[in-house]
Amino acid sequence: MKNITNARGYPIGRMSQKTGVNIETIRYYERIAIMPKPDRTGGGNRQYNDDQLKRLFFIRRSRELGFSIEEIRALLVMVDRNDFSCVEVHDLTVAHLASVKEKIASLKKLESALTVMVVECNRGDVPGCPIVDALFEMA
Amino acid sequence: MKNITNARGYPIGRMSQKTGVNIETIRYYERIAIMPKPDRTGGGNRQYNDDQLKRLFFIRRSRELGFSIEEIRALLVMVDRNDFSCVEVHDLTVAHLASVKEKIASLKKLESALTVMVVECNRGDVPGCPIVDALFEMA
DNA sequence: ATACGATCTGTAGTAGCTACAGATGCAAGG
DNA sequence: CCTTGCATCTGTAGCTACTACAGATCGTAT
Repeated sequence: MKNITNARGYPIGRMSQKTGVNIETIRYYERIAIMPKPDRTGGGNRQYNDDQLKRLFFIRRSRELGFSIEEIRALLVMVDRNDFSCVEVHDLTVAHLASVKEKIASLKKLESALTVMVVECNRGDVPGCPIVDALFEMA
Repeated sequence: MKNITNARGYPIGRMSQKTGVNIETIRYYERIAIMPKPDRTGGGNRQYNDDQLKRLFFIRRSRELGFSIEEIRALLVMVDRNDFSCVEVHDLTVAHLASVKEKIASLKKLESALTVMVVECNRGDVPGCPIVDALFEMA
């Protein structure tokens, strides 16, 4: 006697709804092997189980946090070994955090440079365009 | 009597040195038509002039400021019309600035989420890994 | 039985380069 | 004049992380 409800697992569209990950992206994740090849129905449609659903949530959450696919792959390898060490995970996350901080820092530089340019230009009473002038600077 | 110094223009490697733009990238810019097709030597090597050098500086500076290629293309169209209006340039820059601000905001969210995770994990005296737990959250 | 939506595979496109391979060009030294 | 060796040439493929088809098949409700 099978549990009718989920005996056949989730089709890909259901996975997509539940996790918010695009169907094409789920298949992409399978192709690059961060999602396993799921079971198939007789006709060839994918049938996912709860472990796979959990894994897909993990991937989505990690992507939301800005981890690259390769970082996620590394995280999943750790998680897949049941004895993964928290230290490895911690280090990877710290490294990622550092790169996020770097990105913020460089965007802030852009922000101030652009702000200066916009303000200069806004004055309007100058001949030529200060923004264009700034862009032509060969510094 | 020609001016020997620059009579033949700059070869691509010289352009690269002067601007800091990779040779392959310069050729790429030509392919996507934000740089014009330069003159060629008898043998077929590119020979750039000072206008083109100036243009390449403009592109590099714009890229440094985070403008996309399409934005730069638009900027160049404006600049190429000698009567470009400062308003258009201003608007494009303001829009770009807004998108930079958005990126900063979303990176800051990542930063705080990641910081929380790292701090939690650093405590070390918890069973399992708080980071992994956080990543498995299906929120 | 049929209709209709879900899913299938495979390929190509996106941004903005970068990295070759394999063939030439060019300039200086002998 | 010839060689050596770096610079440059074209054309194509790769990178990240998806997304968007086309054209075919599956699955299920009526």
